Amino acid sequence: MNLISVTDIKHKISSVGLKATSQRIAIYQAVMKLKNHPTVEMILEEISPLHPSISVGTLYKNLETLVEVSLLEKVKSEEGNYRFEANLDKHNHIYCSNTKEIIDYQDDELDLILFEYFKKKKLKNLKINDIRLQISAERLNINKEISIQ
Amino acid sequence: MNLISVTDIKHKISSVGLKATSQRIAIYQAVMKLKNHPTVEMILEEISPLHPSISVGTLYKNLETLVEVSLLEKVKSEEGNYRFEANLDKHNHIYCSNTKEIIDYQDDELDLILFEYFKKKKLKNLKINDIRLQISAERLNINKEISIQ
DNA sequence: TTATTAAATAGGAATTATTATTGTTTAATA
DNA sequence: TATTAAACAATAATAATTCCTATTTAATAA
Repeated sequence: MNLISVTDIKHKISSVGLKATSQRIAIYQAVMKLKNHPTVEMILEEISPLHPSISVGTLYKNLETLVEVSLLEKVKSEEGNYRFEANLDKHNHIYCSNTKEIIDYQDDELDLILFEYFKKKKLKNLKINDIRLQISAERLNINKEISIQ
Repeated sequence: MNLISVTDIKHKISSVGLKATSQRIAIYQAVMKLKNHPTVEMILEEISPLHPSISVGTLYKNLETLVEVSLLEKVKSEEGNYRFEANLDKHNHIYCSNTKEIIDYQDDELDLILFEYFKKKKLKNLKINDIRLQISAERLNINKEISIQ
């Protein structure tokens, strides 16, 4: 996900009817900037140098609010805590079992295959909103980039 | 997932080098029986009538142990707590946003499509172990069965 | 069947993660 | 500039999980 400017963030926040406070901007920036779908603790660490008085309660509340208005999303994980992301583009997640990372994987061709596959399916009592992959994997070398081409 | 007998459960547990204690059997049975990928609290409620003295700490420890020896699996969720399942067959999860259910969806044809798709991909620095769908959906009627045909 | 022993367990303290509460502060608007 | 509903701080309360230590027990050998 590409980082966006403070002005754009302000606009995103205002346009959903929220006040574009400095904390909300900082939270959104932190989630964008942190690479590994951060936990609350990670976000707090990232923010507290510039906002040392930020309250944990307010951080939780702001994260919840930003998720409710669909500016952020919660990421599914088996860890037993919350994780967040700012990338709202459709993408899949690679869960690295050895490094505990959650890595984005975007693949338009695959998205199309899945879309066409489920278009032919008869759904009973169910409305599908989104289909993504959960890819379980191991990172082979901690220092090298991962790719799927 | 089909329920299996106490004898079979004992055998599963013993064969991975663990003692097949009555608690471990009860835990495994509870996870099999409970339909919605239960939390620790749900498992505790299911077990405590027959094992009223079971300690929460031991329950957590046993669940962790059973996951480590791959008799149970943790289920990915955005809820911020652990969820478990006993179904080790390859399957996908439907996450119902309105009812908060996590429903199994098995589709061999789709598994094959995905397998073939990723066989052609060049992986760099990554070993894929498993690929599943994360289907976000809404249950349309709370009283009717869900199906994808 | 008995003795042994490492593993399992209870019980609850400790820690971590999250939510609730209440008074204070502030961004946006008129 | 004044107003006000929303945002915030601070922390208590609650919920979820892990840690610790003494006790119990399943499995095994004899």
